[in-house]
Formats: sequence, C-alpha cells, structure tokens
Amino acid sequence: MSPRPSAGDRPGSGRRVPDATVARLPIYLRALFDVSDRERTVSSERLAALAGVNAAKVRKDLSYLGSYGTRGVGYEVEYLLFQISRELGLTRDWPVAIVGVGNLGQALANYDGFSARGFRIVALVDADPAKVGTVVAGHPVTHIDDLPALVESAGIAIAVIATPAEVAQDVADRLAEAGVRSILNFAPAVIAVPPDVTVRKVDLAVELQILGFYQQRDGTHPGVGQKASG
Amino acid sequence: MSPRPSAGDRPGSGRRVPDATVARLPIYLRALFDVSDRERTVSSERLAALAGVNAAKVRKDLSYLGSYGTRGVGYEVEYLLFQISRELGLTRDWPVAIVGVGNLGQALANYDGFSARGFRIVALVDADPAKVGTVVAGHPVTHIDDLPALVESAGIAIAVIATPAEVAQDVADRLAEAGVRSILNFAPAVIAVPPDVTVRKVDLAVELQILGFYQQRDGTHPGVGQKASG
DNA sequence: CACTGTGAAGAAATTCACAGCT
DNA sequence: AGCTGTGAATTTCTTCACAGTG
Repeated sequence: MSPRPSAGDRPGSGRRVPDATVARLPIYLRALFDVSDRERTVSSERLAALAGVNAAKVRKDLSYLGSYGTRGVGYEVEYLLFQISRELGLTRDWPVAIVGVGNLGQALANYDGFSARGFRIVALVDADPAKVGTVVAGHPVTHIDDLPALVESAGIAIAVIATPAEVAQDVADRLAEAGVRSILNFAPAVIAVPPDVTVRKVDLAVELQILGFYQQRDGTHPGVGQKASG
Repeated sequence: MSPRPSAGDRPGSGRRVPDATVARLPIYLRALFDVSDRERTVSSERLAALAGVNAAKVRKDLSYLGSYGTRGVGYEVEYLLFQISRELGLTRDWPVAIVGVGNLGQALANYDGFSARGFRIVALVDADPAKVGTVVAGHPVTHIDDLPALVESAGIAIAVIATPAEVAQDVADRLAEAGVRSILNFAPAVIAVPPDVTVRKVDLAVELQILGFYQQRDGTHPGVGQKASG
C-alpha cells in the first residue's frame, strides 16, 4: 500500500504518455476500427494479436490513458476507440498541406488513409510554375510563395514535405516561418527546424536498408511481429 | 557446434549490433554520402550534427561495427561509408519486387532512393488484368500468379507491399510461399508471416497521427532532432 | 592535444507476475 | 473465474565521463 503521488486523473491534458506508447496508439486504433463492426469488446490478448504486439504491452499502454477496461471482461471497442482518438487529437479536424507534387506527393494526395481520420488535405504546394494551377486529387496546386497566406487562411498546423532532398531544408524554413508547427518529412534529408516545430521523418530507402541488414545477417529479425516505425 | 548459442561472432558481419543502432546506420550512411565529395574525414561531433543525433551515440553506434576511427582525427569518410555499407549488406545487389501498382506503388517504382543504393527494382506485380502488361517506370507489370516464377528467376529476397489493406495478407502469404524472406509493408494492415520472414511496416497515416498527438498536446516533441522510424 | 572507444551510470521500454475488481 | 491494472524485475537504449591513443 503505497499512496504514490499518482499522475492525476486528468483526461485531455495531463498524463505523461511514453513516446513508445504514443507510437503504438495508432496501431491499436486501426485494429479496433477493423473489428468495431464485429466485436463489442476486446481483451488485451485479442487486441495484442490484432496489433502484432504482446498483451502485457497493450495493458500497460492503455493504462497510461486511464482505466478504460473492465476486469473480467476486457475493453469496450467503441469506448476505447473514442478514448484513443481523443488522446491522439483525432476528434478535431487537422488541415494538412502537402509540399511537392511529384510522384510521391501525388500518391500521398490520393492516399485515403490520410483523409480517413481527422487529417484533411487542404492544399498542394509546389514551386514549379508548370504545376501551379493544375488540379491533383481534387486540389488545385498552389505556388509555394503563397504558403504564408495559405497557412493562415486554412489554419494549417501540419505539413508534409514530399520534395527532392535538395530543397527540403528551404521548404522546412518556409513552413516554420509560415507558422506550421508539425512536419512530416519524406525527403531523404535531415532538416533543421526551430525548437517549437516537430519533425517526423519517413525515409523509404532507410526502411529497405534496415531490412537488408537483417536479411543478409541471418534472416533473424527483432521481435516476433513486425517492427513498426516509432 | 558453437559453444555460444546465439549472438556469436558470425563470419562476415561479426558482433551483435543493437536494433536501435541498425536503424541509425542508414542515416549515417546518407550523411556521409552527402559530404563525401567535400570532406575527407568527419569527427563524431560533425557526423552527429549531420545525422541529427548526439556525438556519444555516434561513437557508440560505430563502435559496434569495429574501431574504424582515428583518435585525435575522426573517421575517414570513404572508409566508413564502405564499412557501413558492408554492414547493411549494400555491397551486394538486392533485387526487389513491388506488389501493387496503384498510386503508391508507382511512386515507389519511380523513387530514386531505392535504386540508388543496392536495391534494384526488378518487377512490378499486380492482380488487375488491366494493369498487367503495361509498363510503369520502365518495368512491365507482371500478374501476381506469376510471382513464384518471378521470385525464382530474379532471385528476389525482398518485396514491397503497396496494395490496399484488404489483400495485404493474401499477398504476404503468396510472397512467403514464393520464397521471399523480407517484406516492407506499406498497406495499413498488420500481416502475419512465417517466423523465417521479416516484416517491416511503414504506415503513412500512423506517422501523421503521431504528429497529431504531440501537436495537440502542447507542441512539445520527443528528442531534439527529428524522430525517425525504427 | 583532439578525438575515439568504452566501461559505468542513468533512463526508458518491456516483460513478469499477481493483487484486485467485476 | 476471467481479465485488467500496475508495482517490480529485467532488458535495452542513451548518456556520461574519462582513459587511452595517434
């Protein structure tokens, strides 16, 4: 019996959720969504199987959000979906801009997964005059010089960089300057940003190289399920 | 035979390199490549700045590969490039197949980063008869039923899944059956594979959701540089 | 001296194991 | 009984700090 000074039950803003847990919440969300029309509750064991992790991890992760399960029963799918969505900020709408309308940018613009949950692509941006004015995936392409006005008027807080590596830093500078606070960077370059801007990097080639390592070594890979980004 | 059960000193790529280190080696590789035509040596401090990590981590990471630096001087760029490439298995050629020739599959097929280092896209595969026979990014699209023959003849060990989520598991089954040992999964689904197959998952929407979390919370993000996948 | 390489300390993440609720 | 929630143990990763070397 140790009346530890607990983190406090303040849903919405308070509790500190470990980074590793944050990175898994979207996985749980998807798994829950997939079974939401078939199952009313899930056990940590079941959710673990769906998400490709182990049950103890699921329970620990979810415990950071609060006590949303019922002992002897499990977690109510709909309720948990809502709680995780809320924790991830998906109950509100996030206007997103994609900078760089090349192959990748277009693929991203057409990717349903983005618009699916909370993220709404509101602008495509490019520096190429030939592309500006054309319509891709239902969105007119805007010139990058109009970024500040765009960010302001559409309330864009999150942007995706899908440009060549050479211009990624310049784009990041412009985005930060325009007021964008979070950047998802697909360009194969490390970019520097002010401390109040968050960057996440996804490098397609890096993922292959990591696979290559385990493949050449002996075919052994870390963990039982798949390694997701985090 | 070997007195030590696992983690022995295998010939070719010796000591046990931690997963976290493996995930960073491609970043160092890219950074080194970027400066290779301008600088002959780099210090751990310099490389750290280029890669967006701290110097102690660079030294520790590189120490797992061997003692490739020179005290008082730093690391010779070319030599380190070679050593990391070798560790990642990039000195050999990896034939890669992309399954799913939708927007994302096409973007990946056109992505230079893949072919840039060791990975050579040798086949595009789809189930849609309308796509089979067409040419995308210089590669004819093959029907998925021909996968076993293709894997066999081209010596494909690594494949990329860029299909809708619904068919990802079926594709994974076929890939494993055909003899593919490593899979990079872009489909938003957790897939099950035999234990001798490695899966890495990249989920574009998940990355945005993680950003969303930190954005809504208070704009604070983990670490100083960008969080890469790993 | 300048910088690497590395034990050791510290922090974070994972897993165990079981008390406690329904 | 069944399953969650969580302290505690364990493992992994990061950072420190400095001995050692070109």
